[in-house]
Amino acid sequence: MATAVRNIANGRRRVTKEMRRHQLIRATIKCVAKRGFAETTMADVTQEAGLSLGIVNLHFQSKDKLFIETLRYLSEEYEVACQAAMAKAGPSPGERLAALVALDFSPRVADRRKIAVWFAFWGEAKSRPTYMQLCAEKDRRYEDTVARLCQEIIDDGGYEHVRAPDIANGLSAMVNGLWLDLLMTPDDMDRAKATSICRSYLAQTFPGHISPT
Amino acid sequence: MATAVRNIANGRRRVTKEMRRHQLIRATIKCVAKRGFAETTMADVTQEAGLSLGIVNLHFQSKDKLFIETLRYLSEEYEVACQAAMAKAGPSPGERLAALVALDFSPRVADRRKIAVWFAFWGEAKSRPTYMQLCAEKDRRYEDTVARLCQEIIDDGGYEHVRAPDIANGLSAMVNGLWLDLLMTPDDMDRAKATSICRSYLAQTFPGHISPT
Amino acid sequence: MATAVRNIANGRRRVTKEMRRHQLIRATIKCVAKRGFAETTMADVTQEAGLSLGIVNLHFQSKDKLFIETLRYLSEEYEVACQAAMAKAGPSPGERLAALVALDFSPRVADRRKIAVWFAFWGEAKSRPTYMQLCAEKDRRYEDTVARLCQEIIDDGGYEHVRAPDIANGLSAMVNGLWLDLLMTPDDMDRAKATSICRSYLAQTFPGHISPT
Amino acid sequence: MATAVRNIANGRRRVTKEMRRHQLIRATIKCVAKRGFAETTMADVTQEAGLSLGIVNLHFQSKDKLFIETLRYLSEEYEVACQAAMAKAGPSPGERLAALVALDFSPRVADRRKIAVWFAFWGEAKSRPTYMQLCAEKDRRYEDTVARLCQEIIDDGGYEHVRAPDIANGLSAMVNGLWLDLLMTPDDMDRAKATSICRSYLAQTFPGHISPT
DNA sequence: AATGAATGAGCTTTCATTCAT
DNA sequence: TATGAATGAAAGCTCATTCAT
Repeated sequence: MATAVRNIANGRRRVTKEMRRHQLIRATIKCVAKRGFAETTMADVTQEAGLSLGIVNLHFQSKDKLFIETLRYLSEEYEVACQAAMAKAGPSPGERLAALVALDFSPRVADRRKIAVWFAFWGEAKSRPTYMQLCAEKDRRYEDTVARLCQEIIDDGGYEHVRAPDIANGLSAMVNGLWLDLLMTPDDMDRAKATSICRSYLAQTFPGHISPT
Repeated sequence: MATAVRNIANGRRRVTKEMRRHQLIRATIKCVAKRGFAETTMADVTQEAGLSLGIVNLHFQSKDKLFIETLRYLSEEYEVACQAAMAKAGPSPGERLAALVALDFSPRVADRRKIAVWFAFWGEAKSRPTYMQLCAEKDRRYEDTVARLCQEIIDDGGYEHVRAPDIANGLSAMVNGLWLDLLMTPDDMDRAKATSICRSYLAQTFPGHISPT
Repeated sequence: MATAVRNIANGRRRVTKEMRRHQLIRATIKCVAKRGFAETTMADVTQEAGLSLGIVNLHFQSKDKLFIETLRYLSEEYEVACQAAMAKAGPSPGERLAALVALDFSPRVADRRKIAVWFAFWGEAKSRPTYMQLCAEKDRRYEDTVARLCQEIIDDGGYEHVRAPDIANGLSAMVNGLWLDLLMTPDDMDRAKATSICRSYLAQTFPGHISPT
Repeated sequence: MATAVRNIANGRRRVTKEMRRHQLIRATIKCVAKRGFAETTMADVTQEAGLSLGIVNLHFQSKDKLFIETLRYLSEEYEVACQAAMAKAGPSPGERLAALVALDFSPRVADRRKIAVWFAFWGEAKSRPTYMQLCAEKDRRYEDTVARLCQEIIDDGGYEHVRAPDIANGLSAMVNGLWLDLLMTPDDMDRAKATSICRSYLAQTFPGHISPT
């Protein structure tokens, strides 16, 4: 086992600093999803993680920093998943766009708990520059990727009147808005329907390159 | 007179209960927009309203109820604005859809402060059933209206493959998502661009009924 | 009707100042009995009286003074009842002692609500000199009366070893202690039993003058 | 060392949980005796204990629970003292009754501060079921003990007309009532006089078994 | 005389943070 | 590295009191 090996190698430390940080970040995500931002306390987080109260300040210095690191973690996790989805998809921009949409509504990404956390951060972002910056970066990265793929399609010819950045903005907005529907009206919206709505948007924009299903 | 000035300032028996409630709700919106949900205190709200600390509990019983009434107020205000926009617009469904989109990105509705408050509520909704219910109702009302208009267009003929509820969901999602862009990346998104993106979505869905501009 | 007559006589005032004060004092007794001292608010009292919030300060200046007047009222009511009971009883000291005991456990005096109020005042008396003084006066008056009656019996002869003040103290203490039992363990103590215990105490002290029943 | 002194002063990790609880309960008794129930704040208690404001909720969850535990503490302390007094006294029921009376007016038990606290609890008991239950239990325990001893005497013969439970009720009531006199009229009542009054009550009830002094 | 909306000091309680162990 | 008792600022809420009506 990795743990056993580490124990032998190290003789003392059970887990690395990095593992503790992840453990606490995962607990934070769970708590924020369950209780919301305002109601999540350090005691909640550490109890969820099965650790002692003082450990957060040891690893993150403050609650604020823990939350920032949690947001950064979510953002990077999403970025990594995007890259992986693109890599796994076929090489054509149409396939790649479809892969991104599929990812956005895959069970791991469009999980109601995780969506709740994203909205929790968005809800606080206006008054917290660091949240805002991280959220903006994530959005821009996504939109850049989508815009690049759209541009590839447009460069293929046949869509002179379509501007790639607008479609990227439109798709990104639609995804986020559908996440809201998944969060607020789970009886009326599901991941398949959401996927279909986005696919249709792309299909009618680039009829020759993306099919509605 | 000093006394008269004081009377106006402290407002003893000068306004109706309903006016005080509105005054406090408006102050709440301002504070949540400025400071976020978690950081908005009763002292902030009452100070913003120029009133005393105890007045919230006099009129709303608790902070929680003040927030719920604030959400209800926002929701009703939006509903009223929708009705007004529809009434003012021409009778055709295309014109009405365009009017709704125009409203959604009008300065009064797509005001960054107000958007921030909506996201603040969405961020807390997962863990507060009352918020969730009110938000869901608002969304459903909007989607029902849009779906009805879309259905009218579809019934006109020529769009057999389009399902009205999906377009309604898509448009609603896009609007909310674009609000997020207005909130998070105001340098990259503005009300005109957002309007245009939504109009394009509708225009390519119903090319014969709605123009992109 | 008395009210109508007063209206005619007075032309305007429905009730006299004194009637309002009694009304508020009675409401205070009810509230303290129901909720306890610490939990009784001005709003409770005025609501119980069916009057407006501001009226207490109009008639009593402060909550503190309302409570003091309530205690004074209870004390005087008890004193009047004692005088009446003595007057109604036969002229012999034995009969009069018996009448006092009967009064102490009569339904109007040994009412659990009223007893609760007495204990509420005793509970606060240590830290409120005015309460303490009023309570002490009431006790002393009672003990003086009892001691005088006991002395009459002793002077009759046959009880040389008995000291009247001690019996008065003992009886007074017993009555108050039995009130506590009526308050705390109503299942184990009732007014008849309490009367009997006191009567037995007097009967064994003055066997020739008071019978146990 | 300054550090060492500070440690002692703020007591970080210096004592067990149980010791802290006792410390806070003792401070509560002092404060209630000094200020009364209604005027005793958490700030008073923690300041009296020389600790920080937040500590009560750490150890007792709420003010209410602190008060309940304080009552329980007083009740148990009294119970233990009773057992000890009985054990120390001679084996005869007369001696034991005398020992109980002596205990009830011993300096530690009939301390005016402690009596004030008992009356504070009795004063609030009507409206707080938990107080009432604890007070009732304490009373019943005492009366059961006294009744058992009285019954032993009666079983010895010569007191056919005396009912043990009534004497127990009478004695218990007299003790509580005399505590009230010690509280309210300390100039007229002292521990010796109170003891003598109770002893006389028992002596005239069981003349062959208990002497008046 | 009577009302009750408004005030704001003061309360209990929460909780991020600290630090002796 | 990890713990959790202790701290105390700050929060929401209560309520006696005031005063324009």
